[in-house]
Amino acid sequence: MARTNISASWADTSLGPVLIARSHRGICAILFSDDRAETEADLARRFPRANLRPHRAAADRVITSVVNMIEAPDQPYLLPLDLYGTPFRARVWHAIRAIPPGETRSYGALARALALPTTAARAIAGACAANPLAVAVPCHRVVRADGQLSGYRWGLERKRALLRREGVLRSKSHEGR
DNA sequence: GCCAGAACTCTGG
DNA sequence: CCAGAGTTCTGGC
Repeated sequence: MARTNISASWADTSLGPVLIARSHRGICAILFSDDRAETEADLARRFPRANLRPHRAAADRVITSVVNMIEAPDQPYLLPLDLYGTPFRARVWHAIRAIPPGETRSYGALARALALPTTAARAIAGACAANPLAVAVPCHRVVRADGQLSGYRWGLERKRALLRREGVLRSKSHEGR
């Protein structure tokens, strides 16, 4: 099978640096980063069979568009996404993309929406954790049934910031307790 | 290779 | 409070 070419570039956002990768079909990864080398290793792990190459284009309109989406997540995002995963994950990601900005769902509610037993909640959490497209697949809108934020692959602080930006959290609210 | 346990959970007993 | 349910991955033997 042919090796897919994937080009990656870095961009800066108010939530820190993001690594944006794309194939010929669309954006295939949007990864927040606290450590660039580690994030690049993460990208390589996610696409072990691809040719990864750097892509430098500061004024690229795709990059600009992704950054805009992160800064204003209530705007519709229309660029093509190359979202690929196991059938189960693809179903979960699709359901998550249907959550409108400013709303949240619990893991159990997603299970019901997918006609799965509520015991699948944990499997859904696993699918969220594997999401390659930060913000474009808004897994930050998935919270625990009691309303608390549980985990976020890219740090709870970012999850909180994204939700606050969408007006879901009161600016004053504390995380726990 | 196979099996056990963990991972962004939830509900019933 | 504890256990068990659905999926994927990782690490040990």
